[in-house]
Formats: sequence, C-alpha cells, structure tokens
Amino acid sequence: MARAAGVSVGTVSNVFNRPDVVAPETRDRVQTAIDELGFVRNGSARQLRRGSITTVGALLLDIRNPFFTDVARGVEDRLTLDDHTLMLASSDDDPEREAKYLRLFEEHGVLGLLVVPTSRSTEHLVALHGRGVPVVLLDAPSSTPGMSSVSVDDVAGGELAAAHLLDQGFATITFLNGPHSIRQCEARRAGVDRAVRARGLDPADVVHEVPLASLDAVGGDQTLGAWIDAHGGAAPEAIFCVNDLVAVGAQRCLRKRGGNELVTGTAIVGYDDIDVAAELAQPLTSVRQPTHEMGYEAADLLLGRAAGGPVRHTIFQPELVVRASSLRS
Amino acid sequence: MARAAGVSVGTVSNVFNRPDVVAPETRDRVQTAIDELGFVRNGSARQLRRGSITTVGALLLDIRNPFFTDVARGVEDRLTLDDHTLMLASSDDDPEREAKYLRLFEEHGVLGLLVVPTSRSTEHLVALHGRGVPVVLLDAPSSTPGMSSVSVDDVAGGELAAAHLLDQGFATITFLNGPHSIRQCEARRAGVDRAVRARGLDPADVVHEVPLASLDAVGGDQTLGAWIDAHGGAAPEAIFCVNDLVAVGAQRCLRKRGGNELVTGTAIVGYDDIDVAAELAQPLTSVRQPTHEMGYEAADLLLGRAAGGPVRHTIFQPELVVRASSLRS
DNA sequence: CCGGTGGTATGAATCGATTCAATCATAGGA
DNA sequence: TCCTATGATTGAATCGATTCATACCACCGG
Repeated sequence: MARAAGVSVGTVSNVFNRPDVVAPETRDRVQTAIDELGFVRNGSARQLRRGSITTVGALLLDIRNPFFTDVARGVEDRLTLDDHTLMLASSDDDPEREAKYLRLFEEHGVLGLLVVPTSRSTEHLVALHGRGVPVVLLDAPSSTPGMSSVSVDDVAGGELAAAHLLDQGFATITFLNGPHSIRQCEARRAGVDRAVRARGLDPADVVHEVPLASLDAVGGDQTLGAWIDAHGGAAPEAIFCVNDLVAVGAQRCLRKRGGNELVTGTAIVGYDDIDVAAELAQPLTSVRQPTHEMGYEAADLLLGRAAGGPVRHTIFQPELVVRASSLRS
Repeated sequence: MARAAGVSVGTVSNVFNRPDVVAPETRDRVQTAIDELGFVRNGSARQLRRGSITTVGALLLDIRNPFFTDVARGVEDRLTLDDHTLMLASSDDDPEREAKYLRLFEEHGVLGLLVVPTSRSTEHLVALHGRGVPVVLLDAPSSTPGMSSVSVDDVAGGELAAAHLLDQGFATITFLNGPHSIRQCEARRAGVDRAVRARGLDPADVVHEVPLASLDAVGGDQTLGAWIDAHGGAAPEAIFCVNDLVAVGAQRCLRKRGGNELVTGTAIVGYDDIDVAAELAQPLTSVRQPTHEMGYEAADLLLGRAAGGPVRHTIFQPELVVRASSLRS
C-alpha cells in the first residue's frame, strides 16, 4: 500500500474521497506517491464497503443492430454527465442469456439496469427490481408498478407507414412482419389495421401479413422471394417491412428478379431509418425512432430513480421519413 | 444471510463453489433457501477475496461503427465459451476518455482488457500492463514486449485497393484519407504507394491524397465536393476511400451533382465491407477485414494470456470484394 | 475397546478501502 | 500559564464471501 508515503490508510482514503480535510502538504506527498507507484484503488473493496457506485448496466437484444447501439450512445452521453459508466451486453433475445447477465450485473453491484426485455422474460426482471436494483425498461412499456420505462408508440408507427401507402393509392399492403410474440411486431400490425379501418376498409382485404424467417436482410430476401413464387411470379404492389434490414433484403430480392435492374414498380416502406437508408439503390422511406433521445431519457430516468426520484413512463412518437422507395413511379 | 437455512457461512459458500463436498441433503436445503430468498452473492466481496474473475473489458473507438461492433461480437462469442462476460465502452479516440475507462476497468478488477488504442496513448496502456493486467491490442500491432495484439495488414489492404484500380486502367487515384497520425490511414497510404511503384509508376504522379474533414459519410461528401469545386467541376476518375462510410458520402456527393442520376463514370473503392455495401445505389467494391475472427482471436489470446499462455501477434490478411462501383463502365 | 480413516461442517482469518470516534498538535484567548 | 477550539491524522471496526485448519461423527479393522 501507498503508506510508503509515510501516512496511514485512513489518510490515503481521505486524499481520494475528501481531499479538503487533508493538509495540502500531506496531500501532495500522498499524491506523488500514488503517481509514482501507479497505485489504483481496488474497486471491489470500495464497492463492498460503500454499496454500488458508478456503473450502470444495459442489456440489449443485439449489439450489432444500429438501432440499439444508437440508443446505447444516448445512454452513454447521459451517464458521462454524472461520471457514471456503462456496462453493455446483449441477450440475443435468449431468456437464458438474459437471466445470466442480469445475475452478473446484480453481483457486480450495479447502480441500476436498463433492459430491453426479451420476448417473454419479465419474472426475472420483476424479482430483480423487487430486490432493490432499479430497472428501467427500454423499448417496452412497463406494467410493473415502480418500474419506469421508455418506449416508442409502435402502433402509431405502423399506422404512419400504412397510411402513407394507402394515401398513395395502393389497394393492398404486404406486411413482412416478425412473430406476434414480439410486442413491437404485434403493435405495428395493430397500427396498420387502424390506418386501414380509418379509411373505411377491412384489414382482411387489404393487409397480407407474411411471417419472416429472420428479422434481417437475409430473412427479407428469402421471405419475399417465397411469397412471389407462391403468387405466380408477381411482386406485391406495396410492401411494409418491420425493420430496415428486412427492407434492404426485400430490395435485394426484387433487384435479383429484375435482372439487377432497379425495380420501381413496387413501393417499400421500412422501419428504424438506419443511417444508410437514404443511400440505398432505392432511397428508403422509413419510420424514424428517436434512438438517441430514448437512451438519454432512459438513463436520466434511471439515475433519477436511483436517487429516489419518481417513476415515469415516457412514450416517444415515431416519424415518417418519405423517400423515393415508396413513391408511385 | 441464508444461514436461515440452518448452516454456516462456509457451507453456503461451498454449495456455490464446491457442491461436491457438501452432503446432498444439506445442499438441497441450502439451495431451496437460496431460491426462496432470491439470494445473490455479492460480487464485490467475492472478487475482493478471489482476485478478478469473470469480466473482460473492451475499449473500442466508436460503438456505433459496425466494424467495431462486429469485432465485439467475435469477442463475446469467444468469452461465452468460458462463461466470461464483456464490459464494453468507447473512447471516441479521446485519450482522456480512454484513460478514464482504463482506470475504471482496472478498479473493477477486470480479468483483462482488449483495447483499440487511440491515436497516441500507449503510455497508459504500458503502465497498466506493467501492473499485471493482461492487455491485448486490437486493430493495432503491439511494440510492447509481453503485450499480444491482433491486427490486419493495412498496407496489404491499401495495396489491394490501388492495384485493383490500376489494373482497371485508371491513371490516377484520388485517395480520401484520414490524418496520418492514425496508423491505419498511414499504412493504407503506404500500401497504395507500393502498388503504384510495383507498376513502375511514381506515386507523386498517380496518387492525389485528400485529407478528410471527418471519417464518415458527411466528411466524404463534403471533402469530395470541395475537391471537385477546386478542379473546375470535374470529378476524379477513380477514388479510394479510407472506409465505407466515406465511400457512401462520396457516392452521395456524386449523385447530387449528377442531378440524382446514378453516376457511373467514377470508380469507387471503399474499406471495411460493411453489411449494406452490396445494396447501395452503386454496389460498393471494398476491402473486407475478418472482423468476427479478429474479435474471437483477440479474446482467445487474452484468456490464454491470463492463464499464463504465450504472447502472440496475429496479423490477418484483408481481402478485396469487387462489385459494380469500381468497374469501368 | 481403541485408533484410524474418510466424509462433512464449522468459524476465524482474510481481502482492501472506507468510516468514525479518538488522539494529537497547534494556536488563540483569558 | 492553562484551557479550549480547531484542524489533522490515526487505527480499529466494517462490508460479505472465500478458505483452510480444525472439529465432529460414524464406521471399520484389529
């Protein structure tokens, strides 16, 4: 220990935590000893004595999805204001991985957790929260009392997309969607239906929902390809994709079938407004979610909560960004 | 504590760590008590006693860059094999942030660190490593004895790109590059020069290097635009971009100036081969780096190192993926 | 009946920083 | 000169899990 500086343990601790109570001269002496030895205090010991301090955990679904990393960036930006740090991990929508990471975070005495819950998993979270670890749900509304949440109105998002297509005059919408066990997928479908009904139409006549093999470009490509094959080689007039990666896959599928020519006969709307949406072969119309703000707000709620603040449920509104891919040619 | 199960602390500890030495009957009794109370052992205390255990830290340059998240995924995939977990953070190429996170990781008693070093920063890392925390450098070769590293041969990457353009018959290459203080930028330039010289030409005649305002799409767009303005409105015949985001920006710039028409007169080569490279307006020729393998290998090296294994320097070879953007029309 | 052996359980010592009551030093006031 | 107020430093107790030497028990062979 750095009492090679000729002082007691208590004084060293004071230099770190309450420098003002230490005489300037002593402080300097200790400080130089610290620098020379490259002394770093043991975080585990600090934390053991103090309770949790600086780190906040975030458990996302997929660390490679730009939507989540943008959210994470918002979280980080809020946390650095208070000198907190972020521990990231991804659950891959696997409840088992989720449970494992939740336990690890709790063992590490994390200050609180931001969690994008997997399809079905709330028991662990509720238990954790009950044990006194503040939890804020991300991209999912909370029904547990005392647990804050930050989410986006996915019904409104689905409605925006469908309304846009209907207003263009398309009579049918082919909806490449994920399983309804995923809340977001179900909600977006509900929004689509609402837009259809608002125009006096019957969803059963207008909406053709096609379940995706996977929620990425490969899934979009294959699923749309199979659909086209099953319909005598005719492409749909208008497609709504549950996220932009799927939309990219759909475009790829159409282009392959059009002999690598740009296909402009089919309207496509995506979801998430990823960075390159504007730069694609067909600049993609998409529903934008305020990712950065979501992360920022969630971190803010968590820190407030940890300090005894109020429970809140923030619901952001999505926004439609219209580009060439959805316009009638 | 869970000695409401009627046993001593030591026994509870044994149930967790050496279940075989506890009598089955006792073990069950303790286990049910644990489950009922939702008992989670205090990670700080464990770690204090044991030394570091499960977590590995990774400090990346930018968490939003797909290149780094793909690498992170490789890391995670390796770590889960040994039940380790990953703490992620991004330094934003800011040495101060880097230092802060390094200290935090060390305080947390991390098992080891994977670091993509900022432009100039090795002192901290060397000191840390000297203090006994295993460090593996990512995407940068190590010159410090005892410190393993995983990197890609950026000289070869630059050479691949330039050779491809030269072989297409282009007489000049406009290179949108970052500052040479960034090792990768400098190395790629060296590779370009090597390709030029190998063909008996003088780099001074062939290569026009243009410094970028920022290493993203906005930077690529603006920098190329300024260059074109400075050259009487004429676009270069062949462009090499230091990464794919810059290439996307360059394409955007060209399209804007071509009245939103696809511009096929200019050849473009990017770097990183991001996911959507094939789906862009001009499918992008790019230099691919084995991101996932890099992460996996780095994590493997780190775990090996922590277990007293050897120091190693792995250098991966990049690969050129040719698409339409670079082909003579 | 005794000593030995193997299988279990115990609890005190330990890790290292923090905290707080107690000690020590110095200066100022009476 | 003595007493007190103020400021600075000390060191023992503490956090909670792990570890290890010790104790306990039952059973077996001699």
